[in-house]
Order: sequence, then C-alpha cells, then structure tokens
Amino acid sequence: MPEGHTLHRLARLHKRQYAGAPVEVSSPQGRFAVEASKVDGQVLVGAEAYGKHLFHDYGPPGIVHVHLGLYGTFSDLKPPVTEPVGQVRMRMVGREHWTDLRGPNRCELLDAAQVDAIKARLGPDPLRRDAKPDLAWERISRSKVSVAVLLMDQAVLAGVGNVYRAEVLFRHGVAPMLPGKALDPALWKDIWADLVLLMRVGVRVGRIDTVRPEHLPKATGRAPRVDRHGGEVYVYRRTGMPCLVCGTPIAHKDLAGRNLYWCPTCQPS
DNA sequence: GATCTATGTAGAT
DNA sequence: TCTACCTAGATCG
Repeated sequence: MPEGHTLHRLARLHKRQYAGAPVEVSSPQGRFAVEASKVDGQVLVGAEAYGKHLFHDYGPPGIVHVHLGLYGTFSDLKPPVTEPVGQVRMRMVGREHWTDLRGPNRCELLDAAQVDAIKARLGPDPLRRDAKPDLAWERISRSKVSVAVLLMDQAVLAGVGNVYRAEVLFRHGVAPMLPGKALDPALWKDIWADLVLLMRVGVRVGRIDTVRPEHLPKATGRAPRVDRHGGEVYVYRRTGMPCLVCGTPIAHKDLAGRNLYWCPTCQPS
C-alpha cells in the first residue's frame, strides 16, 4: 500500500521502534539471506524515506534499501516472535517489536554512494523539508507530456502515486491530459502546496484522505465509498459513481498502463 | 481452486 | 508500448 506517505510513516515508525539498539535481521525466505547476515545484530542508526524509497542505516555494514513496489508490506508486531508464514523477504526483530517484509520490489544492501545515486535520480519529495519544488517546475513547464504522466514520474516528483495524482488534479480542477507546459505557474504553486498538505495528513493518519468536509458524503447525501485502501477520495476508483461536487459520473481510462480517474465536468479539457 | 487486481518500476522492443 | 516481477486478498465459477 505504498505512496510516499506510507514510506515516510514506516521510516518514522522503524526509527522509533528499532533505532539505537541491535536488530536481528534475517530472511526466512532466503532471497535476502546473504545481505541480512551482514547487518544481523547491528545497531540501527537511523531510518529515512525519500519518495517511495525506504532506507535503514546500519552504519559501516551498509544501508538496507527497500522499495515496496505495488504490493510490498511491513507487518508491525510485538513478541512473541512466531514462525514465518508465506514469503518473508526480511524479518527484523528488536527488543519490543518485530516486523516481516513481504513482496517488496527491492530489498538490498547498499553503501552510501549507492544511496546517494538513488536520491539523485529522484525529483523533489513534498514530504521532505529539503525539497526544492522549482526543480519539478523546471521539468513540468518545459514538457509536452500530460500533467497526469508528469506527476507520476518519480524523476519529476518523488512520492506521488496514482491516488495522490488523481486527487490533486481533481482538487485543482486540472484536466489530466493538459500538457505540462500549459500549466499556469501560480496553479503549480498551489498544487505543490496542496501535495505537501495532503501527504502530511497521509503520514499522520496512515491513509489517503482528500475530500473537504463540505463534500463528504455525509454532507452531500451522496453514497459513501469504502475502499480497501481506506481513504475518503473524490475520484480514485470511483468510475461511474457521481462526482461528490457536481454529480457527473467519474470517468476512467488507462494511461501509460495505469488507471486514471477524473471528473469530466470539474476538470474540463 | 482458478482468475483477477493493485497505491510500482525497470528493462526490452 | 510492452512485459516481467514480487504477493495476497477479492472475486468468479
């Protein structure tokens, strides 16, 4: 369940639960076994997220880099530690907490230079204090590519995924297929500021909520929508359902292999 | 039990 | 633009 907010939330959680003490690291499944043995028993120095990438820093032995991909997950459990069930790529056991990582796209041990290289190819992350939104604008304002594709490009913006993309475009009335270069600079500033706001809420509550109070189904009388990703949203996975603002059926199409959702009335092209 | 789907990305074509 | 990959829960029959 991974957009940037999930990874930042995990970084915060892992720092709180494991940093400053030795961690038992293993790979019950075996695919990370050699690397796990190199950090097993080491003190976790820190954890941080950059976009959708998570880094566990063990000092000299190296940094564990995790990318969850589409369906990677970390559990969050307390002792007693139980036998692994299913495919557990990495298991971390601390004093008071333990976690199993399943289904990641990446789980590897890197050195500092390799971590820097990953960060260097990512655009600004709305959840990081050191983010420079102008770097994203430089790319967007010069591009013929649609804003919908640009927002998902991790080299342009880091951490935004399919849900935040659809929702932020809706909140600003932007047609998904608008070319980046046609986007108004002031509107871009608003979109960035909104991403910072929305994604911080996401880190805090652990789900993606984007609907303003006056548009919540409670207030409008429109049918509530419960999705397994758990958040309250305007358009994501609401194909054919009435727009929470104007009632128009939400549209859907496949764009570059990903599901795109928008309201044709609120986001006119 | 088989099939489908997903908040993602990299590499081949 | 396509395909492969990693996994589990939902849905289908």
